[in-house]
Amino acid sequence: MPWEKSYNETDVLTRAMNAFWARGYEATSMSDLVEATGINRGSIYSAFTDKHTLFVRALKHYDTHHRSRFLHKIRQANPPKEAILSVFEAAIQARAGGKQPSGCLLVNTALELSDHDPEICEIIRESLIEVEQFFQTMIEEGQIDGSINNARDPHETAQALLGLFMGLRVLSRARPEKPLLTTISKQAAMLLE
Amino acid sequence: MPWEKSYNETDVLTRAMNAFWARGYEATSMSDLVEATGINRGSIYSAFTDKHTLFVRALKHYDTHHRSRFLHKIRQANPPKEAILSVFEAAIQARAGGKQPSGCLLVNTALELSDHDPEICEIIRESLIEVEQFFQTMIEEGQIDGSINNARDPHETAQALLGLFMGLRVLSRARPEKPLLTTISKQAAMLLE
DNA sequence: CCTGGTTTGGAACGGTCATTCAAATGGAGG
DNA sequence: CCTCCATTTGAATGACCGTTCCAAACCAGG
Repeated sequence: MPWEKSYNETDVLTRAMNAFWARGYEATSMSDLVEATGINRGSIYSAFTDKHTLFVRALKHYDTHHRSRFLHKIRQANPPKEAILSVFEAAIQARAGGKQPSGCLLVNTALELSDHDPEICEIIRESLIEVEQFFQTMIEEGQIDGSINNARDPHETAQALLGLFMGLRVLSRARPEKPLLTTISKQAAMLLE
Repeated sequence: MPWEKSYNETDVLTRAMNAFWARGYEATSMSDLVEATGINRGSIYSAFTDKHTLFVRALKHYDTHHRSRFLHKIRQANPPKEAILSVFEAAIQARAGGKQPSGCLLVNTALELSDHDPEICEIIRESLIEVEQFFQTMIEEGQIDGSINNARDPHETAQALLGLFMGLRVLSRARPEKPLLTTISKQAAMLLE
């Protein structure tokens, strides 16, 4: 009967995601994707329909395997206040790593495509709402355990952290100077005291 | 002798800038630019060399005619603390205006191109440094006239405002909900109290 | 009213884009 | 060993990309 596929779909998606992450949607050609994934043109089309569909899959893959899983791990490994600070710290460190492209695929895509593509806009919207909720939950828990100032409004402070975090993501591409990024992280901490 | 050009170069630059602003560098084709500027293909090339050069000119045009002039006007029309708040307020209101594309060309470009284009990265870098310095100067003046808390460190607070402002620019494309944007603006005000 | 040098408009270029397709491939069931 | 059929392969396709080029249009100076 049939015949097993020669490639692992998750691997292919991860590689495609990295290509889009590094160069953006428009600047990544199908030839780039063929090279990045290591599988053939036709195989990409038969598995993912077209470039746009592949991008949506890659974006969702990023959302679940990077953003969502990352927040989950941070939350399990840290008390609430440290969890928030770790998120900022990780965004700063990510730069030096070199293994993955810099910045955040969701933020890059928000600016490149969300104005003209409702489907992508919605994916990003929901993802950012989850980030906001992560911050809010951490703040509420931190207020219970006493590590975060009870005078702060959890909802508004969470939105401020979201704003600062998006800013950090922009500046880590445009002005990747450690002192600047560190100061922003410090100001995030100040919002909790 | 020669012969006067039929178009105004500044007008053409403004129209090209708006096209790039709305769609991004890669997604804007020369045909789009011919349509947007109203002048002919050949005229664009003889005046601006090529697409990349035109983009650099358009980006610098944005930097001087929008960002720089805007900050200057705000500064002349407001006392220091209100000047800072007006910058945030304007970024929120820009959304509703409809006359110009949403967001900020510099921020969009920072994420789309600055990783792979040193020349553009440098333009953005310097521009953002001027924004930071604007914030810092306003803070220092506000501390002298007593409207801003003297306990704040001007340099660090200016960087925090820059971060929040970049975040506002991202979120105004991805989550253009008034309450969210307003909250971020309010948190900027809190950093001054 | 020519003449000379610019601007203009648009056709044309080679290259690359996303996408398609038909033929080659190779493991499983008979 | 042969048949079956999904997968693989990469050449082919037409559209569009950025760029070039040149004849026609044009106005100032002689």
